[in-house]
Amino acid sequence: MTIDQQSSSTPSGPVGQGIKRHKVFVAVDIALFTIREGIFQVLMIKRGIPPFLDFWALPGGLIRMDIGPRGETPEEAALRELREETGLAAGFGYLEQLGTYGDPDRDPREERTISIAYMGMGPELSDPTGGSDASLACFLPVAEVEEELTGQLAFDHSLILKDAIARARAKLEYSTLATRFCSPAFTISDLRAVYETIWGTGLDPGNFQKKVLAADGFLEDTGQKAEASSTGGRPAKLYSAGTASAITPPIRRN
Amino acid sequence: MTIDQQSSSTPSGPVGQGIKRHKVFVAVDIALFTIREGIFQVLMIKRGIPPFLDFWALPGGLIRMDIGPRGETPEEAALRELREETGLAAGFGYLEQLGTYGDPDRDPREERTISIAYMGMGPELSDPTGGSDASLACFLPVAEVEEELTGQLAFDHSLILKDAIARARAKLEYSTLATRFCSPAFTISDLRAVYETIWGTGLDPGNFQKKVLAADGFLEDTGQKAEASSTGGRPAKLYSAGTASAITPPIRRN
DNA sequence: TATGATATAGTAATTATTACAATAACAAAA
DNA sequence: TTTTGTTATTGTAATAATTACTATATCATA
Repeated sequence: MTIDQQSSSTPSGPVGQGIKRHKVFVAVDIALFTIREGIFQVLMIKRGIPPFLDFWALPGGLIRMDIGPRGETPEEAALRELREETGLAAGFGYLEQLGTYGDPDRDPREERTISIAYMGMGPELSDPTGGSDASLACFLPVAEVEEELTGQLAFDHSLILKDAIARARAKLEYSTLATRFCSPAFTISDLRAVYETIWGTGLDPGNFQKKVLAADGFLEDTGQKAEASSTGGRPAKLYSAGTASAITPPIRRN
Repeated sequence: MTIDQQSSSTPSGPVGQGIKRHKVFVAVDIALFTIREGIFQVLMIKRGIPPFLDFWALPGGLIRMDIGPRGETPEEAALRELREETGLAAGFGYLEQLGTYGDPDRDPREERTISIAYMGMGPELSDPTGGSDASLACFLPVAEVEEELTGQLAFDHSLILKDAIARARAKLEYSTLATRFCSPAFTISDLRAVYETIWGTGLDPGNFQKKVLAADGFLEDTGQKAEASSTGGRPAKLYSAGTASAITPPIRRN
């Protein structure tokens, strides 16, 4: 039997065959990516409470059951935790479920906790502020976290972040998500810079231009032009994100 | 804010800011696919207990906390439930996490339950047997479940199954998982039949042959030949699954 | 007006894909 | 034994996609 990654719900109830089944805590964690100063960055917090006090961690927290008649959804919890721990408002970009991490030993505390992880993307956002269980919240370069903090993050967040980075890089190939890193109006060079920054590779400007323009529904011409940069050069046309979510053929990594 | 699908874990503990956080039940559900009699089929059970008594459902159940020092992992729970409810032994093929379904209203009972869903694939397996909470377990044609049982499944299993089918079809394109539906030694025609059955399309035999042989690590030549069929025709060479998990370039759907 | 810079369009060589034809290797019927 | 039917496998030419460049456009600034 090959198992890839880690687990859906046909509960038979708390009692089945006379076996007592226990509940567990359910948390959400979010790997929120952005590009700041031309660098691929991820939102991290410094934990203000034990366990892992003063460790870097992904923002997140437990799902609340006292909101609404039956508690909040995991997505609602993810957005709420982002707001509480980092001061980021909703409407920042994009969020998708990455997977659930359920190793019994992922949390050192007595009570078992599983975590539903999310991967998010947004344009350059306002500076986050610490709060609630986080003493500090800020964007850190992904490369820095990968290199200097490998295995140094709280819980299994090194694993979650590794998966989130892989997902983000892979999704750029066949989805239009790269536009989520851009402002409402952007140039094709801006978009190319997103790919180059996140993939860490160079792309041919001419070929990139033709590919994204050929992908139906990827870009919408605004009819406007970017103001010419002080460094010279022909001003680029401004585009906005189209309605398509997938692009065929994909933009391939080398 | 765009949210795609539904949430990972930095719990701040049961008590944070004076807010009481509750636990929930965590279940696993498995969509296990196979090909039987040339038809794409999925393992289903008929529920033997309420809620949704006598409804068709995906096999699954609650994660147990009384196995091992800290309870079982979600993957272990998925394999155990398959065994308990359908009599299928481990080692049948492949299992990967699909996603977690956490809508507060997905289970009508008082206590809230989230479900970690798995997608599995296996070769033609021994007939499943009902057991534990399932009065009946059997493989049903995917097309039949999609057409006749849409929205008729227990819990949110119609949604989970829809996602699982989409995942299985998509994975054939860029992974070597199609070999999981085959016996240890198989012909290229056998493999092509897997693609044609699951995608519901016809593929050119010659071009398919060249593509899979060009994909490094997809197929391993056994040096043997299949016995000639009674219908005549040149006997095909027998291959076994290679070590690669991804194939480039992908086998594309039309 | 000349120069440098970036955007955008074009083009030829290469590579991949497709549609289809040709050949190979067998069983079974004639 | 030869012919016919069937499936496997290889080959091939037309088409399409990709790549690596080259050329031109349009701006700022010297």
